[in-house]
Amino acid sequence: MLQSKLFTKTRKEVPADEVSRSAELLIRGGFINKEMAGVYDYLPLGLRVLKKIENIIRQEMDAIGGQEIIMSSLQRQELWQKHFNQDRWDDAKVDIWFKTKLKDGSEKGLAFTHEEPISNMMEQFVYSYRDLPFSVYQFQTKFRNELRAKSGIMRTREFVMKDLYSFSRNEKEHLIFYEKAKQAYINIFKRIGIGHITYLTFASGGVFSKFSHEFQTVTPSGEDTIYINEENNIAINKEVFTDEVKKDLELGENFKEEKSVEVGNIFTLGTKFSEPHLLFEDEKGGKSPVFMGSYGIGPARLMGTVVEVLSDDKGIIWPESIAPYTLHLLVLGENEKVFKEANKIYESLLENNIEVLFDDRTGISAGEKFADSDLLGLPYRAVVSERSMKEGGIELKKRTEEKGKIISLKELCSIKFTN
RNA sequence: CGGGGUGUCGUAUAUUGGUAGUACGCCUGCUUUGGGAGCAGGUAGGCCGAGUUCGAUUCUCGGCACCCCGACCA
Repeated sequence: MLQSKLFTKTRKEVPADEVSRSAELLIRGGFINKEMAGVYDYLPLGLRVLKKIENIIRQEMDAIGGQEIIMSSLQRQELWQKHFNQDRWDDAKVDIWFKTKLKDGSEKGLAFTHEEPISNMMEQFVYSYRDLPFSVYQFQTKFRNELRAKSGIMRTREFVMKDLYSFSRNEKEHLIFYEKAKQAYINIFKRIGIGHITYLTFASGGVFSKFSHEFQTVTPSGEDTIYINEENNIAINKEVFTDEVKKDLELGENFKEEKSVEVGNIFTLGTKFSEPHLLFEDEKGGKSPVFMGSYGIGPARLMGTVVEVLSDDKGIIWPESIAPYTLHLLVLGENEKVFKEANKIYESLLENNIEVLFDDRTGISAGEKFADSDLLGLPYRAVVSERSMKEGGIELKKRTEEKGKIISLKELCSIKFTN
């Protein structure tokens, strides 16, 4: 991508209405645009990051057998009322609904989750024990009328969520999948670059079950508090951090308190959303409700968390796995020969399938290009200038390094970047 | 939802009951090019409504928007 053609611009000033470090950097870098409180647009660079995160999640979900679908955002009122004995249509039970009306006056809900609709849909496909187990997932826009949106893209009113639902014959079979999903989540956070500070965390099961598992990433800006047990690499959410729970989990007494952000969660739903309608027939002809689980991750919140956790005072530091581009190629000065050389390098990088953002802008000082490069935070920076050419090539440095080294074009193209 | 705060060029801000200023951005020209360059010229602004007043961006009230703390967060 030629940076001169990129419609977004970087900004030197910090937006006055953003306190969150991640939102500040993402806005300054032109990754996102604030539409209103709790609602953001994803611009070319930000969308590329989001898609890379999605793809990592997709690969891991596919690997455990998840089948991808997309369900609608508009949802039928009836499903939420009495169909599964939950009546989550009630504003007293769910206070984050966005509701709207059709021209005929009937009320519809804007999806904040999909347990009811997907359970209903599966009545058309699940009849026999032979149909189970299986799991489906989607990347789908959720609407949640949060009383207070906050922290930039970390807590928004409209966001894409990866939600996976598992359907099993019984609890035993469910737990086999649940453990696979847990491992898949661990893989995701590792691949995205926050595995070392993300903890599997025991949390309240809410209305669904006694416990659930959250994945919590340690950061001072987080809104949750967790107690980490380093020996077992596990944590307990403050909301369930009692002597009884500590005893049950046999984790000893060694806990460290940290602030954290919830980047994923997995729930055992049991038969709450299958009874009384989503049933299957077993080997003996008896009918049983399907045993369910749900598993959520918000790609945008993950993106915000990565920025929050991995930036420095100059800007973002993207992990290679989710960086919008791998390499930032900068050409300095206005010298024609240098530009010609830089263009040649750019073409070679493209031919070698290296994802490169080429700062080919003219009339911009070297200092400004460096500052922009640090802000955008691509993992590698290659500089072409009269000086670098005099020294024999291209100066390559990692975003995290102070000084780079001079290498040749051939060497640059032969580097195996990790994505 | 309870409490608090803020609305001024695109962005960040200053000042004022009587002509609204600066920086960045953007446009033109010249110079410059390894850490957010220099000079000159130019561009663009008081959230909406009502009230008080000779006169309101400033004071009062209402609305709207945004932010913060708390509560909430399948």
